[in-house]
Amino acid sequence: MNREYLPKEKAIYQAVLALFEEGADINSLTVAEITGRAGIGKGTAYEYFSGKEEMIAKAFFYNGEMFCGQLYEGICKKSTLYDKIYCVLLEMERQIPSMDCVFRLLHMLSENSSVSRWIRKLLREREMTEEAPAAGMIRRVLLDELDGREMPSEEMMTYLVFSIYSRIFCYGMMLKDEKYQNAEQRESIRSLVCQGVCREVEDALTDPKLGQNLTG
Amino acid sequence: MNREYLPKEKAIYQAVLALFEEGADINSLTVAEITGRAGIGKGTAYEYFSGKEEMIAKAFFYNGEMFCGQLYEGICKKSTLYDKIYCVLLEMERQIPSMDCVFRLLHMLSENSSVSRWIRKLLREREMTEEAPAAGMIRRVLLDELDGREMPSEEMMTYLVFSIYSRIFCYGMMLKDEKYQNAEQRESIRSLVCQGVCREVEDALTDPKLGQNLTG
Amino acid sequence: MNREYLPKEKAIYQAVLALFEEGADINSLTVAEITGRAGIGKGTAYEYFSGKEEMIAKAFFYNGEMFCGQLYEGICKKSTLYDKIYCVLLEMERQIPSMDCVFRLLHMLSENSSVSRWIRKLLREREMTEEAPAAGMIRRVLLDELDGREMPSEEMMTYLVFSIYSRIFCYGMMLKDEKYQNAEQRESIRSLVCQGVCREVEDALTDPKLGQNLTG
Amino acid sequence: MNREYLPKEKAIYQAVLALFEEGADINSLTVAEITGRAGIGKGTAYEYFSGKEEMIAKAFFYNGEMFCGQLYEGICKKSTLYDKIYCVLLEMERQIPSMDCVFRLLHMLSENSSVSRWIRKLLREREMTEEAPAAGMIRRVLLDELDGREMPSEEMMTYLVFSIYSRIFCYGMMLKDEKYQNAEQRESIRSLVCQGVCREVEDALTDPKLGQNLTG
DNA sequence: AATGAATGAGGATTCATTCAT
DNA sequence: TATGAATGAATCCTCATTCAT
Repeated sequence: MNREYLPKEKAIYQAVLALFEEGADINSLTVAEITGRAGIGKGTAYEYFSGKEEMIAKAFFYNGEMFCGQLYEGICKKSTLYDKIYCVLLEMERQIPSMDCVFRLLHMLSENSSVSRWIRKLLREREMTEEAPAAGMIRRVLLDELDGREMPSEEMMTYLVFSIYSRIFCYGMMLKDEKYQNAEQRESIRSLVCQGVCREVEDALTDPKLGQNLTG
Repeated sequence: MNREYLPKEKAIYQAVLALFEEGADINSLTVAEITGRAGIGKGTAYEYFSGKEEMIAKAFFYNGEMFCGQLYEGICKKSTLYDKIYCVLLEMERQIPSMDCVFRLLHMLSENSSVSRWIRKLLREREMTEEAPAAGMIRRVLLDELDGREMPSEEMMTYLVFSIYSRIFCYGMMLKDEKYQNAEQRESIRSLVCQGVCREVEDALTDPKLGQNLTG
Repeated sequence: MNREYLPKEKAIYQAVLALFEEGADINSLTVAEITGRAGIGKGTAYEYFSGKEEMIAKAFFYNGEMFCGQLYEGICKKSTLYDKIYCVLLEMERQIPSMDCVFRLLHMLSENSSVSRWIRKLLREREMTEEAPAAGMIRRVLLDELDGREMPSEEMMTYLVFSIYSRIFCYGMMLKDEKYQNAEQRESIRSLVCQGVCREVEDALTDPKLGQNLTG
Repeated sequence: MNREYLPKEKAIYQAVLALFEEGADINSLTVAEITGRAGIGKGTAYEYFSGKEEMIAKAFFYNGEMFCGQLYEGICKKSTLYDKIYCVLLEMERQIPSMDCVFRLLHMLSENSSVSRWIRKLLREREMTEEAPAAGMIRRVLLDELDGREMPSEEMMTYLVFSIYSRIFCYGMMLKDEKYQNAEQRESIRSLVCQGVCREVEDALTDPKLGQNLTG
């Protein structure tokens, strides 16, 4: 599934990601820094990429694909919704450096820089025009949960995806907060997140009328 | 409460925000563009700011303060948790341009650019070192809900704040998604979000033991 | 003899000289620094001077006039050539900060900056188009020494002025050298300079043929 | 002995010196002018120098080294003190454009600009912390003259070096004066300078007690 | 294919000078 | 007369990109 990457191409990706993880500001990254770190000549990079933006955009995209791939593998091994979500949160915790890159990728999606435009172009090319990157994965997990029950309304599905997505997203943000570096605290919150997701999904799938006439 | 802003200072803020709302990339904004839009001389800007970074950082901070101030006013007028959350979501929808700026401000908090460093400095100066900007507001709303009931555990409080924060945050993200531009769909999801928040909070406050021994 | 200076004009001169004595680089002096130090408004300076260059040029010129005036007063009180030269060297030592300004003034004469052009203009205006500033003073001292004896050739006079000038000049340079801060050493060299000047002058005035046919 | 210079490095030096000799003010030289004259791109200069100051400082230093090298070669070929000094003065006259640069270099030593700081740094790096640049050369010439005679006191040596230095220096200043452009006049003064130096040195070396008890 | 020296467009910043008060 | 806020021309320097080797 993962295409093969040319060695120099991969070296560029890893250089960009390494520099980012070391605290470099993406917008101040220079081609000289990137190629220097990658151990290749400046001119060489232009044999593989059209410009700096493409290097950076593809590097973050590369990381996103790797990360999602690993998440997906983990999810497939679990059977319950609780375990699947738990597995995702745990994987996020195990790969905090990659997570930073993933978050940056998500930020870039809503930016207006030339790197961002490249990111969006890459998404379009690979027909990943989902509501949000990786949201498709959540939708698929939800569909697995139906298990013969009645399909909820489209609004409800959208809401559920958003709800789960947002909880996972914010758990990731929390991982970066220095106030929540305590392992037990994380464990506790991780459980609460999984439990919250399960209850909400279960309620929604059990009673499909839920959410209607709410504002009436 | 809001301090007074010098006219030229304010002109710079509004110019930065206007350019951003028109789709400019923050990292490629030039001082010439900003001052040109603000209708003042390039040199004049340097009488009020130490450099481009300060201009941009303070502009977004200014917008954040304005936006939060309006949200807070709205919240204070409502009595139920549902209405408070609903009010926040509605206000977000009414001020989509401002929302974009607020999101950008949040993104910048986790960046490593010189603008970001300015933002963090401003936060520190005003002692806003909460878990996340505006998260303090959510915590206060939650405390109002206690209404004599037993205070839940600190983990639970943290989780609830995160849970609410993440839903609001993702509702904002959804507002930007072209697939959810339909007013009715938004109305429906807005209700689901409020309902989801209320149920979760009510459960947690009613049964303080919830969330304990979850992993056991 | 010394014309009166307007208070603000003098304040500018003293500010420039003070800044210079504190180590400021003349070419990087700003009008803001000068007027700030002088305690007057930036615009006010332009009521008295046509621009920054004039301020600086006139300030150094002012210092030069003051310094030469004091030297001249001292010389007039002495009767022998030895004492006159000794008096000059001693005065130089007593006014080292002023000396720095005098040297800078001399440097500027051979520069090509706009300040220098102002200095030269001032010299021309006051008809001080001598071989070198203050060289006229030396020539007059020499003429005093003739005392009835035969006037030497013009070449010899020129040479003598230069010879004395150069010794005084270099004594001043030596004063700035950290290796010659020892008072006794200075005393000793001061005497050697005076003695050297006297012997040379005496030889030249006693035997007017000296210096002729030298290269033959 | 002279290290090799990279072609572009040398082009910058020559451009700076040429511009200076054409009357440009050092402090208003722009990088664009320098590189334009050197026939290289603006950015290229920054591959060889850290900034404008380094370019200018090294250019003048380069000229100083070249000039002193030539002087030294000339001196070595002469045997008498008279001829050595005469050779120096003649060389100065033959290379008036270079002389201007040398004088500017000397001026810069007592300035406080960033170019000056570079010059002093270069001197320190090459351990040329003599009393004044090239003064070491004079001291060596003097030692050659001892020729078995008793070494004079340190004060006397210092005085002699200064005395010779100052005469040479002022001869150089005279070369620039429009009043002394007449070849015969110069010839005459040149002889007087050499003769003056020889008599003073001879007196001092012959009678080592000279200069003592002078002020008593 | 790989390189890195050379380039110059572009942008932040400074500061002399003006002028309305 | 005195001021200092406002200005924008001028300049240093960076860095993405090219291209001869």
